[in-house]
Amino acid sequence: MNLELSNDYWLKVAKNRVANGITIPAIGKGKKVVVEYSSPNTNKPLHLGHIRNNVLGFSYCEILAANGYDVVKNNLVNDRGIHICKSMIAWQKWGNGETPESSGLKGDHLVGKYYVEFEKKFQLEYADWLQTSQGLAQLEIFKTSNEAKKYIQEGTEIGKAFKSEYKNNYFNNHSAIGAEVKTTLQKWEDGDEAVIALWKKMNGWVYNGFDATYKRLGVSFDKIYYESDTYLLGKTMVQEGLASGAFFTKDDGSVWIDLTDDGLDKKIVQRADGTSVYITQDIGTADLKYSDFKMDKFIYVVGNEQDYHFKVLQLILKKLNKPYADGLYHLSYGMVDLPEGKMKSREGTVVDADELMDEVVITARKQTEELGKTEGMSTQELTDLYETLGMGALKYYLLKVDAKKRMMYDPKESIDFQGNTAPFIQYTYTRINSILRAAKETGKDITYVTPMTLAAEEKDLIVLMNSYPIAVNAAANNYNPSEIANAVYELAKAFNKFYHEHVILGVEDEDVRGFRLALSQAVGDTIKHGFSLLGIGVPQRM
RNA sequence: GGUUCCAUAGCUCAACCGGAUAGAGCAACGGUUUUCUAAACCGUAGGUUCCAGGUUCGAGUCCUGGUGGGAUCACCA
Repeated sequence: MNLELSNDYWLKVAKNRVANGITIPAIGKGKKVVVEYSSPNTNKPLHLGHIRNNVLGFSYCEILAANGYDVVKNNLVNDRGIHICKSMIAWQKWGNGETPESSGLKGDHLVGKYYVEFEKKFQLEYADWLQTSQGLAQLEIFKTSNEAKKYIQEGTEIGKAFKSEYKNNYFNNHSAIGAEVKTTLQKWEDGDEAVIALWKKMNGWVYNGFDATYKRLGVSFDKIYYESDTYLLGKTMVQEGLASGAFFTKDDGSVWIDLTDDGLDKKIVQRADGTSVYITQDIGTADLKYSDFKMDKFIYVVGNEQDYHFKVLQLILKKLNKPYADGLYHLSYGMVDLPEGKMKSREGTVVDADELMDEVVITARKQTEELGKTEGMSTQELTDLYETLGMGALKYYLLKVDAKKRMMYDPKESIDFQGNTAPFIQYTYTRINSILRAAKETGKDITYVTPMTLAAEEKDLIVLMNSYPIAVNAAANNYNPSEIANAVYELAKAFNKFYHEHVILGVEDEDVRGFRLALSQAVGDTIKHGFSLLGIGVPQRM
């Protein structure tokens, strides 16, 4: 089959498109979806990896909504646990009462500073201990273990191997500040007033900081769960599982599920002391979500290092015969690497979210000033423009790549506004906008007229716009905003070619002019629509 | 080591779930502005789609094996 569609056909398509606007087939009509994304820890500020998560999660929610789904944007804040207690202890010991106000530091950064401080002090304490007779004795014991033999075979230096291998053990059994942290966590769980007050104060600082970052990223949530409220959930479901035989009890009283028939392992769901583990909370929270929303699907936007975890979670829910188990989907995205390699907090190569946003916006300002096309714009308009361009560049850079894939963040490339970038597409939009503005000012008609002929560049625009709604459907079905980024980019590129080859506003023939103006307007609408699904704005001028 | 994901131009990524001559951007080189914004447009160069087999009329795409890399394999979250 090899048929070429006639110009008449495409002109009909164009006419419908102009008359009806953008119509996305509502493939999600009547279906409710809860999308969990962001899910930060409150002990550290956000970094580049979190930006990918947030931008991806928000964009995907917009895409679902555009497809007719009823969407609940959901954040689960990890606000309790051992890591927050570390920040608290460090702040108490070495903080001298420092606050965001007194230091001028953004709250999340201030708390992060003390988390780092704790780790530093802990490392020192640990290094000292390793030299004590006790530490050396443990090293000797380690040397005879099977673990150690593996390291020796690999050629890893045995002292080093021991240091990383024994770290948790040291923290739990020997460390002085480790003990303080654990005591603090215990007190928190017992509801100790002083500890709770400090926890609330420091989390409050973090939330203020996160709010600012979220606002700048343009993301938002309909429902926020806090782990401090949900961490005890799941215990009743452990009982359910025991009753139904899905779970079993070991001699020490701990509760497990055997997933070996499904190619996985045995997994603990409750400790011998009756406390729950991470996955237990997730089981409980899934159930809470279902009772809150009765959703058809629930999606977790979480990095691919948790692939195994979500496989286990879904399987457990199935074994518990939960009706919603099949609706679970892990939107597993790849890590963001830097040109120097992986981001590692220990080596200080983590790209801070706030700093990064500042940088790209500053770059947008510099570029814009260099080009000098913004005469007559107010200070406020300029500030908004730089923000739209810089944040657009950053978000687009992260969204144009297939969500599933690991990607490379090259700072140099991300602030280069040529080619396949948001500013390129935004520029295309402003070109269209300025033509339409001029048309209005000179009283030229923008109404669609079917022309006698159709140029190749015009047809390309129609073809691309015609496939846009399909791309929006595909982005939802494939959990992949990049399909929209690509569609919009292709369209912008085609428009620039059209713009270069054909005069639009200056055409004598009123019909041709009307057609081209209407076509241009439709392209502009499509760009704007697509970008809004990516959470990116478009400027009027640039 | 077990499980799992990945490998496409010098670099970063596409390729509409198996279709025709594998496409963009960046980087390199050359060109385009008295005409609606040159953050643009056009051209040149750049490929044994990691390797070896297999399935198929047809494979970057599916299967097997290998090589290289990531993730994971906690009574952490």
